[in-house]
Amino acid sequence: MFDIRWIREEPEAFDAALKRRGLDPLSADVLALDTRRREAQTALQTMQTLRNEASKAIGDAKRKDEDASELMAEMAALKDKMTAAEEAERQLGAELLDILSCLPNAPLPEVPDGADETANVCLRSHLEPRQFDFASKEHYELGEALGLLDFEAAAKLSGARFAVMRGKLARLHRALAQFMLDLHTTEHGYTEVAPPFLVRDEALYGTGQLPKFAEDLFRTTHGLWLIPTAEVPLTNLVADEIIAAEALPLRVTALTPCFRSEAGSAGRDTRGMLRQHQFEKVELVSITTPEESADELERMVGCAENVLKRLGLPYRTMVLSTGDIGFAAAKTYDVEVWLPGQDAYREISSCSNCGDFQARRMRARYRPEGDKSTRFVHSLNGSGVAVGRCLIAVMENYQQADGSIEVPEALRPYMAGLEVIAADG
RNA sequence: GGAGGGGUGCCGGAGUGGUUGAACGGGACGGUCUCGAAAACCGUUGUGCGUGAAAGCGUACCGAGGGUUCGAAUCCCUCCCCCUCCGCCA
Repeated sequence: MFDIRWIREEPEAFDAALKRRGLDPLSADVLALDTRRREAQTALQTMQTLRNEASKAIGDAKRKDEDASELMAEMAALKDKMTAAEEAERQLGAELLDILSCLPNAPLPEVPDGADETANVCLRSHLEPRQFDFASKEHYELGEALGLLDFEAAAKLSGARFAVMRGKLARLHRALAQFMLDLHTTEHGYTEVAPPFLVRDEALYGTGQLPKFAEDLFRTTHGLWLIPTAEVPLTNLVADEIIAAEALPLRVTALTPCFRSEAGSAGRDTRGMLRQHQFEKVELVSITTPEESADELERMVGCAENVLKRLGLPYRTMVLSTGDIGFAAAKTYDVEVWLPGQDAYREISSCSNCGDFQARRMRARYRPEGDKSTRFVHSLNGSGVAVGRCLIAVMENYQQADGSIEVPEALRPYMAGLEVIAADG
């Protein structure tokens, strides 16, 4: 969320940030509303001062057994005006918050401008896509032929956009998740967290999914929401906290299921398990000082890339353009893995620096050393990486002519030494 | 689900409806003392918003939201959370 004081000081910069996001200028409207709100607040506070002083005087008078009825009557008369002033102040404040909480974060200066993903810029790539001397297949063809991937069973249970994995494939999926978690906790310095998968409105507001993107989420009959990513519980761990500077950076990771309604993606990626209502993901979250967040983003995307390096998967790393970055992000790197079956790179990780955008929404602050005041932290999140999509990548990149799948070296310790997944399951 | 008990500052813990942003204790920080340390003593120790160049001033906040009152941490209502016991349960 934008800082209203910053908008007051630099309305042109605010409008310029909106413009990069493809939005019309709003500073004039916002500042007019802000002025009215502050006037309402001042008016209210003036009355409160008056009331407090009068109440004190009444207390004094009563203690001395003097008559205070005149003053009391005066204050009683003030009451309606105060109620109205309170209501006006509250109303204007809510209006302003409604506007601000629906505006996306400002992109960092180095983020390339562009209308959509075609303006994303490739930073680097790793490994040449493997050349097959046979016709390579897509993951669902491989999985179904092996009898280990079952979309019909999933449809019976849950409908479209779900999958059932069996046998060695289910184990490979589990192995991938364990491997990633071990890598991040033992080599990358992240602390493992097992968070709740159901969260309150406030948590989703904090990370920016609410109020604007409710339709992308699943909500329970009890009013809790299924998390669309572990970014939500992990980042909100610092909500309403004031953290000591020495404790930063905070690095946490979690393996969780993620639930997404995929409301706006009808017809896209309908085959296979690339886009599901439920998938597992290992998430990375860092909480840093404003000075450190830029470096932390580089470090984080490095951690995500490292997963793919260890697995021997070809990928490329992209800087997203202003037209493609998410609501809360100031800058985002996508890591795209090569999928031979699709003959394309597909997103497998997305790492974002959210600056103080989320911190401001969730009041997450830290106290700089030797400083009495507080500052908002910076928050970053990234997939490290999406487990389901990574399984697809392993299947397609490690497929063999007979339809079997070689187990990448790094995963064999998690598979009891198994080297190949073949038709016998 | 049933029955009780609670939610106050960094922590513990007070608080007859009136100068309580909050006693007291602990912790932390600064200082005195000391060759140094401990002890002792003195002092400091919340967050947001508004206003101001700043110092400051004002205002709100004692789980959340309403209400009563000239005035609410204190009274009333609703909700949330935590704890104990019983039931159920992985």
